[in-house]
Amino acid sequence: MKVESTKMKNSGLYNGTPTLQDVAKYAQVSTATVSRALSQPDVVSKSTLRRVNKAIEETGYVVNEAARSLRRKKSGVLLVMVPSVSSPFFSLVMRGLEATATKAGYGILTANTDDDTLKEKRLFSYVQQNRADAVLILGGRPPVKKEELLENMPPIVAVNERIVGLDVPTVAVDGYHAAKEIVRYLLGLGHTRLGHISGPADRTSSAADRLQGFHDILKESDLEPGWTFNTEYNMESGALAAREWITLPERPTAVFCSCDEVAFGFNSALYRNGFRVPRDVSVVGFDDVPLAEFSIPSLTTIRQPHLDIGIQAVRLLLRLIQNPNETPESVYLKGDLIIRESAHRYQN
Amino acid sequence: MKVESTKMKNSGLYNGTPTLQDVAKYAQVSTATVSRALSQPDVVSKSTLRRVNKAIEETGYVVNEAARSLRRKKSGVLLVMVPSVSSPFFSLVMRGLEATATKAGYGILTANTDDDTLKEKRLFSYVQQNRADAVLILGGRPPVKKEELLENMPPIVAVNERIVGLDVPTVAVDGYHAAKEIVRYLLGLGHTRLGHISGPADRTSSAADRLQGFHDILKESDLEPGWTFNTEYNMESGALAAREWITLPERPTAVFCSCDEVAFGFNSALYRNGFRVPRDVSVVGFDDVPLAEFSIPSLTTIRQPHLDIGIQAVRLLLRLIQNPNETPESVYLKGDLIIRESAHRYQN
DNA sequence: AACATAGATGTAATCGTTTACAACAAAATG
DNA sequence: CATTTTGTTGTAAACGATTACATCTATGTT
Repeated sequence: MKVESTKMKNSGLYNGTPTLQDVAKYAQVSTATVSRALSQPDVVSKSTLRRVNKAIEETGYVVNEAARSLRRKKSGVLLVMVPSVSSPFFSLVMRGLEATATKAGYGILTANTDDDTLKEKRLFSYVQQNRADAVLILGGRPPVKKEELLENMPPIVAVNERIVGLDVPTVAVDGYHAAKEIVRYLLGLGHTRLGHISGPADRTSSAADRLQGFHDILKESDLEPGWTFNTEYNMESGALAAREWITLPERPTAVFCSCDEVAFGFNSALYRNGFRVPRDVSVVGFDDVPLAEFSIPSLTTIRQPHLDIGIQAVRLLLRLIQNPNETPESVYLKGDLIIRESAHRYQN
Repeated sequence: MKVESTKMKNSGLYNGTPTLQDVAKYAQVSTATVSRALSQPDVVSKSTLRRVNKAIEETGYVVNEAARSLRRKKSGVLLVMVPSVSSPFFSLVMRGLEATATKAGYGILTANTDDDTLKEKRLFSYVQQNRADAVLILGGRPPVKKEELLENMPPIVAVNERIVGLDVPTVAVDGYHAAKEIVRYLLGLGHTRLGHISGPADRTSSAADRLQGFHDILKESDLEPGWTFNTEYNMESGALAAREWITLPERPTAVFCSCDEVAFGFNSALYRNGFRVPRDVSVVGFDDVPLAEFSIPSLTTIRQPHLDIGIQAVRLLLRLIQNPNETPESVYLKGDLIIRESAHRYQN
């Protein structure tokens, strides 16, 4: 075998990388048979299959995906559009996406949109260009205007966020009920004046859901929101909110932050101003990024099953690719309350 | 124009998505001319170019990258191999990579290796499959054995880490001097008993460099290392180290952590055991991830120019693609000391 | 005026697969 | 035993771009 392999390399039977033709010649069959041996081995006879496989091994053949894509009109690639890959939570979800996609033989083409319409458009054209078969959208923004999509919409699955004005299946955590749960926990600790630093509720469904959950659970307890601060999902915003919290005449004794990063920013700015969490105020987050466990204080939060989100999203998308007419149901997963140090019983 | 566009869509001149042929027919030129109008507009006459461009607009043509890839034997895609996309620092670098690549018309195929040789191998075959033209390796591990590479090595650039046993250009921060700088800073604060929680120095050049820098700067001051703890780049490891630090008979008064995450883990575990940073021990990190500014206490660290790393790496790789025989120099960037709260002057 | 040169375009082969269809043998059916 | 069915393989035409080469015109040169 080693001898033959060497012979192949020097015999000049083929020049560059071996093609399917070379394999066919070597195995003394037609290219059609080799192709079938690769894609539908069950229709090829045992003995031929053996010969072909041996030929593949000997020649060191690997399929040329460009040629295959052209012929099949399928690229075997999923486009992931994400506002920013460096977002701690998004990058966590992407692991699940990537793992599941790879297992299914798909590649992941990653692209930051930076919430920039122009980029979104350009990236979305990857599908028309036959670079990608389908799209996962993580940020919640439609890639192009609805009208432009209707013509020839590729399979799309929204991840983490529903896409406003676009009817595609979504895979996300049920933020409404999770928000209720964590605020109920704060109420259980005796807090009655609660604040909420919300995410961009006007743009993202996740922020809107959490905000709604916050309001509804308070209403159920006949309480008024003590304070709400509308902002972005990042640490700077949390710090900004802290500066406002400090100035409040009647400070909420517990604050529900729209995501862990906001909580980190909030806590950090408070710390810098002499306040201590949870001594002076209880704080909870949302997401359970790895750092929540290791922050000071460690953060009570809602754990999003990030891996599962990724897995389910890709599954859904693959099903959509196989059957474009089907309209699969959205999947809403449950977030779990993780109790740590940042929220304490309210002592008057 | 709107009328014509509608006419096209209903006239049945072509069936599915328009191809180059359709454009050619519409513009009354040959496919060769359309192709040239697209790729080398300067060799096409002004008037023809206008006609072709109009035809492209009217038909709504977009190039089929699969066909182009097959013919050109170039995919226009860069493969990024990263141990884990959810690593805070790696994901930061990836933004730079992605931005630069996209600007140059390249797509980014992302793949987690999980430091798993099998996956690395499978992913690396993307190049043979014509799915990617070149590779960026972020983790420092060679994708396959050296011997297997020699045959037909694609352009490769190592990012953040040199690849042991593989001679490819590297883009990274000069960790040796940065480590020296930050430890020198600690010395300047009056510390004389210093510890270092090092990364996987046996596997990664970054950890080895920082470790070496630590040792050398101490030697220059005629000091002995007070403590070293060899571990991984993550928070759990930092926490583990903290548990050992606590038990030390003569605790170092300052600890240089191999990366910010380790510092977070270290600080967090100390906090849980009643120790305060920097009151009881000064701690510094490396990387300057966004959270370093917002952690409690905020972290004194070395800022890695993550965006720049990404940009330079892609530039290098593109040059390597254009001229495979060239062997470009590695690029080492400077890390900057960022002074924050976590390290204090040593008071005896 | 004859000829070389540069510029613009077309012709047709090619990249490496996949797959509809045909062809044939062997097995199953009547 | 004739006929249908099943299983296995080959032939050749796509898929949609790029590009070497040929062709033709217009311009410049001597």
